[in-house]
Amino acid sequence: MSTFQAPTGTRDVVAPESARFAAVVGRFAERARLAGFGLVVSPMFEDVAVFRRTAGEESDVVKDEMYEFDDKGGRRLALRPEGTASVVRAFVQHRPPVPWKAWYVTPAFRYERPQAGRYRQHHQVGVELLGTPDPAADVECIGLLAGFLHACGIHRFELKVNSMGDANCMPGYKATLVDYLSAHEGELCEEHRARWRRNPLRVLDCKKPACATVRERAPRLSGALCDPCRHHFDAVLSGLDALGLAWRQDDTLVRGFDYYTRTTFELGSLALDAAQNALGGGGRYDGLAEQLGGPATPGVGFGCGIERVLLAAAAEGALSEVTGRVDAFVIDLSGGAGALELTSRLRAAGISADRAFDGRSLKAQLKAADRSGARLACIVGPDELAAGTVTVRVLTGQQAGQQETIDREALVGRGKELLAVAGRPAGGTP
RNA sequence: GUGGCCGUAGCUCAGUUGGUUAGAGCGCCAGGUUGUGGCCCUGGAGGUCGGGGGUUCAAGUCCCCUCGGUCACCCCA
Repeated sequence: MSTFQAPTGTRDVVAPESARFAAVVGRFAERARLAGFGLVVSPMFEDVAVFRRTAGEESDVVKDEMYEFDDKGGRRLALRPEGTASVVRAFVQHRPPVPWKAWYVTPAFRYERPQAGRYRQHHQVGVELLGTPDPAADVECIGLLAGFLHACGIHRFELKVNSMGDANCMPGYKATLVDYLSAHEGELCEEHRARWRRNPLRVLDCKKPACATVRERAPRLSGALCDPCRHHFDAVLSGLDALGLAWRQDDTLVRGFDYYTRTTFELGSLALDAAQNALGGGGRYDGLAEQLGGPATPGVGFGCGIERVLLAAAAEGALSEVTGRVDAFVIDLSGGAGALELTSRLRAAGISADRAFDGRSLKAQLKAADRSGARLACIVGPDELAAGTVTVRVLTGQQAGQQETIDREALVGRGKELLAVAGRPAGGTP
């Protein structure tokens, strides 16, 4: 047990897992770029009001999960618990032309008890699309999320969608729901008997048997949508159909933040046994920019948890080919000059290469080469140094153990040939 | 915030009703092979037994507290 450890609920992501972590981010970045989203990097902490105003005072995240602190200037700040609020704040501050399409990768902080797939610092990738109420924007976001998961080798997931209505129809539904709940107050679970007045929608989400029974007979959100919301939702659903994405409407999908209007969605893994199986989720937040002091601007987006994606990928046996191994390992018995030259030469040609340090024995260096997972060992001893050659030894696959001594100038060309035989092109897997 | 289980080497773990210098496997280092990895053999390094307090002639072992891990509730990514 070391003296210092990562704080409770946090962890170090190190190789080889970090190679998969990087691959997940890379694949998301690629999908986002292909869809015309630009990267936004915003601070990891904000005036605490940014989160209070948007997530809602009553949300669990704001109530008791935020990392809040005062800086030396007396400002009340909070580490971001999620990505959307900061990005929308950035939008309001800079007022870029709309539609504004931004993607991000960021840590997110919530003070919770850690458990499988849940950390106090986790990481999310996500997008926000601001400036259009078009249901096609909702579909684009959902499609991007699903496509990204497929790109990570994750196929066993379920897409849940719902519509929360808007400022026109939601208040009416809430009133109906409140009437209904007040008539059945005694049947609610202990927690919601005390809390339902402050956040009636939450009852729909409660998993306790008592609330479930009440919920069964509660007035349906889907039946209360106004015509524009109904049409918007229908357009989203038919867009998903057009993309070939299977979906399931879930009236209880209310989600944890207060800012959602109309569309909400969540993608849950079917391969994870753990209780934490939500991979990503989001929705539309047409009033959010205005709440942050900007012009009324519709928007839609999602966040997706990288740790959860890694868990789901592992459960489906995906991303196992991403190892971070190098292509070649240079072994030097000539005093160091050979390794210096050859690693540079290989790397410049796009062949990843590692080497040993400390002038160890040939046996030790070959062992290190073996452990590195490199397919090729490039050996430079006194003989090769004098002759201007290099001995290339194949370490893996059917040709393991074969070696040839070639001219040093031919190393890059021959190396690429040998690597291609293994079906592993130089440079490794992104 | 609530509850269950668990903390012994880098990792996975053993350690008897409390009893001498705390062990194994894997991993690591070196040698067996003065230029050849994986398999094998030999040797070596590596431990405040999570931390603190208590009981006892004696604590890895029993008690209390604490920290950490893990799983679940809650909530979410």
